[in-house]
Amino acid sequence: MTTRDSKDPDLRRSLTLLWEGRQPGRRGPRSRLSVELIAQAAVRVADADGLEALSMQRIAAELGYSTMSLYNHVPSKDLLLEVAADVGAGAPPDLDDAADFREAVRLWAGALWAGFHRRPWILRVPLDHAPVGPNQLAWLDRLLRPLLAAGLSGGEARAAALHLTAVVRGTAQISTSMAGQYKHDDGIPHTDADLTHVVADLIDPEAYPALTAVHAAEIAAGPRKASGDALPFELGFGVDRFLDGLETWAATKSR
Amino acid sequence: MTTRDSKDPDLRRSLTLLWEGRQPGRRGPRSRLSVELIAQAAVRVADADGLEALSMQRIAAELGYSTMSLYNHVPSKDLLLEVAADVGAGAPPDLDDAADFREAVRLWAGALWAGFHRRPWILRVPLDHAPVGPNQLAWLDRLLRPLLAAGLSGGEARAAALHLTAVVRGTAQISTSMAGQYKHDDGIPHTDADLTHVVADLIDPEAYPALTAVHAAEIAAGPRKASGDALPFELGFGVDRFLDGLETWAATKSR
DNA sequence: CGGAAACTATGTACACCATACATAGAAACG
DNA sequence: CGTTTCTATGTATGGTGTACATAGTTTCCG
Repeated sequence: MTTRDSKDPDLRRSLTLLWEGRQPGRRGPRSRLSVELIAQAAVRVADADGLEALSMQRIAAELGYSTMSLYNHVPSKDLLLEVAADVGAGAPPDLDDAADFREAVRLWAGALWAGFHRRPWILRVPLDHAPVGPNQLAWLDRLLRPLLAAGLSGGEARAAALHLTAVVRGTAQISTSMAGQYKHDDGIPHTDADLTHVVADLIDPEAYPALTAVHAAEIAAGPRKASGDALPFELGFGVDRFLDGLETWAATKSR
Repeated sequence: MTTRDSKDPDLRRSLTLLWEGRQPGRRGPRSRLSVELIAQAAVRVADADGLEALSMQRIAAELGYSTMSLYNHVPSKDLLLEVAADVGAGAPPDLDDAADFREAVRLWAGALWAGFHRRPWILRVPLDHAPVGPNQLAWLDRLLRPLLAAGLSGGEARAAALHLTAVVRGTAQISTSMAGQYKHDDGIPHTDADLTHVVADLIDPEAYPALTAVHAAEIAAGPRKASGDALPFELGFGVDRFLDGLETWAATKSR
C-alpha cells in the first residue's frame, strides 16, 4: 500500500482525469463544464483544423466559455491532450466474428489504421507514458484476446500486442500516403511514387546501393495497384510475416 | 522533366536544406553562420534540455547570435527541426560483420533503439513526410542490404524495412522504460512494473478480461530479468517472430 | 433560516513563442 | 569607386499556456 502511494504524481493525475468521474456532492455551484465536454470539443477542433489549431482559447470559444474556465476541469493542456487522444481513439472493433486469430489481428490492425487515417492528429499527440486511457486499454484488450487464444503466454502476447501497435502507429506516421492529411494547406499532398522519384534523383548510388536498387525496381514496376484489402501492402506484408512467425512459434511451443 | 518541377514546394525546401551545400560565389559578406552550425546547436540544446526547450532564441543564444539571424539560413523552425533530427540520427552502424541476415537486422534494430534512447527528443519531432535526410536514408540503406541479401524482392524489402523502422520507433515511443528520459523534471521515471500494478487496480476484469489475465500473469511472474541482449524482451520477441516469418517466406519463394 | 464556506467562471497579466519587416553595414562585382 | 547583394540585427505583432485575483453562486452547517 505504501509503495502504491509513491507513484509518479503526473501519472496519477492522468489516471484520475482519464477515469474518475467527478463525485456530485460538492459545495459550490454545479459546474456546467466537464472534462468530457472539453475533451469532445478538443476532438472537434482537432478534427476540423488539426492539432496545431488546438489552443485552449480555441476550445473555450468552441464551447462558448472563457479560456480560463477550462482550467477548473483540466490541470494543463498536456493532460487534456491525453484525454482527447483517448476519446478520439473511440471504442475498438468487435473481433468475435473473425474466423481465426490471423483474421482477428488483421481486422484489428485495419481498424486502427483506419482510425489513424481518420484522425491523423492523434499521431501528433506526444506520448509521455504507456497508454492508460479506457479506450486505449480497450483496444489493447481486444488485441490480446486472439493472441492469447492462439497459444501465446501472457508476456508473449503483451510483446506481440506492443509490436503490432507500434507497427501500425509507426507505419501510419511514416507512410507518405497520409502526408496530405496532416499537412494543413501550405503543401500539396505528395504520394509515395513522387518521393521515390525525387529521392532517386538525389542519392549517390555508391553510398546508397541498396536504396538505389530498390528504387530502380520500384520505378520499373510502376505504381502499385490498390488492393481491396483493408491493409495497404506496405503495412500488410509485414503484418502477415509477423503472423506467420507467431503461428510457427505457437505451433512449436504446443508440440 | 516538367512533372518533376511541379513537386510540393515544402518537400523541395526540405531537400535543398538537407542536402544542398551553399555555393560560395555570392556577392555580400561571407556568412559566419550556416545550416550545419545551427542544426548542431539545436541538437546540443535538445540533448541538454529536451525538445520543448528548443526555441529559436535559445539556439541563437547558444551560438551567440541574434534570434533573427537564424532565418537567414533556415526558412522556418519546422524545417530546422527536420534537419536537426537528421543530424541527431547520426550515421548508421556497419553490419558487414554480421554472421547472417538475422544478426544484421538485430544489430540494426539494437542500434536504432539505442539511438532513440540516447536522443529521445527525436521521437517528438513531428514527421511531415517520409524521411529524406542523408542520415535517415543511410539507415534505411543499411537495413535494406541484408533484407535484399536474404532473398526479398525490392518491394518486400521496402515493406519489411518500413515495418522494422516502425516497430523500433513505435516501441521506443510507447515503452515506459524510456518515460523518465523525455519527462523533464516534474515527474519521477516510472517503470513498466509500476504501471502494471496501477492499471491492474483500475480496470474492470469483466470489461478487460484479456488485459486482466496478462497483468495477473505478469505480476505473478515478478520483474523481468534483464537480458544481456541488445534488444529488450518487449522489442526482441516481436522482431524475432518477424524474422522467422521473413525467413520462411524467403524459403518458400526460392523453392 | 442565515451566515459561512467552497466552488465556478471570468478578467487581467506575464513570460514566451515564431516570425514579418525595416534597417544598417560589409563584402564583392562591374 | 559606386552599386549591388547579402548578412546580421532590432523592432514589432499576434499568438501561446497559464498564474493569480476576483466576483458570483450554490450548498452545507449551525
